[in-house]
Amino acid sequence: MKATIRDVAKLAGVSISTVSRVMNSPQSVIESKRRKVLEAVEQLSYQPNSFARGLIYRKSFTLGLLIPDIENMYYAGIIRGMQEACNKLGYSLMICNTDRDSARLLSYIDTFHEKQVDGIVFASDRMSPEYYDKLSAYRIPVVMLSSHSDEFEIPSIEVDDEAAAYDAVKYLIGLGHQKIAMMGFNDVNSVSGPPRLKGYLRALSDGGIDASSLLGRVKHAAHYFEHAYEAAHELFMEYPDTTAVFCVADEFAMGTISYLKDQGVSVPEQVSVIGFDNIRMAGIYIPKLTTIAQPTFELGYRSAEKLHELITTGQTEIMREKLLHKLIIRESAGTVS
Amino acid sequence: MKATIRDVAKLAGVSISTVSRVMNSPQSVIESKRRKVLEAVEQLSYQPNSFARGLIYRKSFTLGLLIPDIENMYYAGIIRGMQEACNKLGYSLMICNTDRDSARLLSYIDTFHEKQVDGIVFASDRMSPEYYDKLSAYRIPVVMLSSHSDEFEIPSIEVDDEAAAYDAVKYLIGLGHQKIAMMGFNDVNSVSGPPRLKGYLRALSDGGIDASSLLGRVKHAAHYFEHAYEAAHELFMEYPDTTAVFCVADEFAMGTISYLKDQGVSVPEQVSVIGFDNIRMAGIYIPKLTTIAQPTFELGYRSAEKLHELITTGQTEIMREKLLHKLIIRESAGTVS
DNA sequence: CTGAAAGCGCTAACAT
DNA sequence: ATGTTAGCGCTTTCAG
Repeated sequence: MKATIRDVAKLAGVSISTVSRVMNSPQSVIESKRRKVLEAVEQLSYQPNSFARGLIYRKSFTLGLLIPDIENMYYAGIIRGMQEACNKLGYSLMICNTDRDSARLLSYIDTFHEKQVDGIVFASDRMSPEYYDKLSAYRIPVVMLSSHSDEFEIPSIEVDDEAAAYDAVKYLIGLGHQKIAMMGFNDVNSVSGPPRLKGYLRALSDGGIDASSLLGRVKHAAHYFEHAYEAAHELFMEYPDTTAVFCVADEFAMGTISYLKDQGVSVPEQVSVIGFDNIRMAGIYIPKLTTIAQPTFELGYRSAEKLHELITTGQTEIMREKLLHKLIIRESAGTVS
Repeated sequence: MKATIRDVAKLAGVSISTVSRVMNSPQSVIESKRRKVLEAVEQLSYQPNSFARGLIYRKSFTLGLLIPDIENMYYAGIIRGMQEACNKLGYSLMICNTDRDSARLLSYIDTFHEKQVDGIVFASDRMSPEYYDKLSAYRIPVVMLSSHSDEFEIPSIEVDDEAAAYDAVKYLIGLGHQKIAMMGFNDVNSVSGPPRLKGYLRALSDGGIDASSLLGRVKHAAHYFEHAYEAAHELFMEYPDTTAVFCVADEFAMGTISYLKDQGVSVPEQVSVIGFDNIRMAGIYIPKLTTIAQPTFELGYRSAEKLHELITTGQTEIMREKLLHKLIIRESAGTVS
C-alpha cells in the first residue's frame, strides 16, 4: 500500500500536522523533528496523495493541450516547448489529439474539466461558439496557440501569418518570379489561411505584379502530402507557366515537389517551391526546403507561461502575442530560369 | 464555482446519495427522481469531482506514456493508437517525452506516481535497474512497448525485430545484392539493436553470403538524419563497392539517400536503401522508401489494452507479445546494376 | 512550535 | 428506493 501521512507521522513519532508542515513549510518545524520526518518520508517513499491535495487546493497542477493532428510534425516542437515550460512551472501536461474532429474535441474538454486541469492551450483550431460555450461554462482558462479568435476575448500566441507569407512571396519575387502560385489550406475553419492569402496578395502588389490575374493559381489542399500532390497537379494542368509556388505548409511543399518530380520537372531549376513551418523534415527533404520557420518550441513554451499567468493572475499582459518568423533559405527555391 | 454534488441534490430536491446513485448506477433510482437529478446535472454542468473519486477509488483512470523522442515520427502512430484505446477503455492519457534523458525519465516516474496514474507504458527504452526499482517501489503496473526486458518480468509488446531485419535483408539479396551494409543504432541501450543485427547476419548466411566479411560495413548512427548522413559518408569512403544498405530506421535511410544524392549517386539505380518503421514520411520522401512497416497504431492500441488487463487482473495473458511487421516495397531499393 | 479537529467532494455501508 | 453518516488523505485553522 502507498504510504500515507499517518504512516509517516507514526514512524517519525509526531502528529500528521507536523508532517504536513515539513512538506509545505519546512522552516516552521524544529530541526530535530524535521529530520525525523524527512527520514521517515525517505524510508517510506512517501509522496503526498495528489487527490487529497487537489480536493483542498482545487488545483490539479496539470495543463491540457489540444492539438488537431499529432501526425503533423509541426506539433512535435510545440509539445517539447510546452512540456519544458510545464516542468519549470511545476505542471504536468495532458495532451489530446483531436484528429480535427469536433465531437472528439468537445469530449476532451469534458475530460479536462473532469480531471480539473488548471488551464488549456487550444492549438490551431478555430474557436467555435460551441467550444467557447463549453469552456466558459466550465470556467477553464484558455490560451490559443497558433491561432486566435476575433469573436471572443481569448489570449493567443502565434506568428504573424500575414507578414510571414509576405516575406515568403517577396523572396520569390526577388528571385525574379512573376507567375507565383499559392497553395493554401482547404479548410473553412483555418485561422491562418486568410492572413497568409492576404500576405501573398500584398507582396504581389508591392512587387508590381497584378495580383488579380494570379487568383486562379491559388489552390487549396487538406493538410496532407497527398492532397497537395493533387492540388499541384491541378495547378500545373491549368497554369503550366507557373514558375514558383508558395505553400502554406512544408508538407504541401513536399507534395508539390513530389508531383513536379514525377512530371520530370526539376526543383528549383525549373520551378521554385517555398514552404512554411520549417518542420524538422524540411531540412531533410530532397531538395532541402526553403521555408518560413516558425519558432515552434518557443511558441509551445510561451503558451504554457502565458496560460500560467492567466491562471494565477486572472489575466495576461499581452492579449495577442506574436512571435517572430524567419525565412530559411535552403535549396527548393532559386532564380527564375 | 464548480457545482458539487450538494448543489445538484438541492436543486433536484433529493439527497446527495441519490445523486451519487444516478451517476453510478442509474437504474437503482426511481424514474421520476432520476429525471430530476439528470436535469439538475445538465443545468449545472455538473461533473463529479475526480479528486474526490480518486480518493475513494484509489484510481485516477489515467495512463502514463513514456517516450524517448517526440520529434521522431515513429511515436505519432503509437500515440494515436494508445489514445484511441484509452478513449475506449475510459482512461485519460498523460504523455511524457524524456528526450532520452534518464534523470528526466526518473522524474516523470515520480510525477506519474504523484498523479497516481494507474499504469505506465514504457516505450522503446531499455529498462534499467534504476527505473525498475523505482517503478517497483511505487508498485506501478508497466508494460513495455517496442521494447522488452530480459532481466525483469515485464509484459511487453513489439514487433519481431530479428525476423523483420531478416526479411529486409533477404529482400535485398533477392534483388541480387551481395555487398549489403547495415546502419544500426549507435546506442548501447538500444533493445531493438541486437536482434536486428542478428536478423541481418542470418539473412546474409542464409543467402550464401559470408557475413563475417561484411562486418566492417555495419555502421551506427544516433537516431537522427544528420548522424546517418555522416555514417553513410564513413561507410562509402571505406566501402565504395557497397550496393545496398539496410537501415534500422526510416530517418537513417533518408540520411543515407541524402548523402548519396549529394555525392551524385542515384538511389535506387546505383545503390539501394531500405528503411525501417514506415513512418508517414517514408511514403513522401524522394524516392519513396522501401521499408519494413511496423503497425504503430496497433502497437499503441494493444499496449493500452494490455496495460488495462494488467491493471485489472494483475497479470497479462501473453507475457511477450509480438505484432506483425510487413515489407513495403516502394522506390528506394532496386535490382543490382 | 505542535497537536486536535474540521472539512474539501464523493462513495459506500448502514439504516429506514 | 432513499437518506444519514463515516471516512478516503490531506491542509489549515484554532488552541495551547
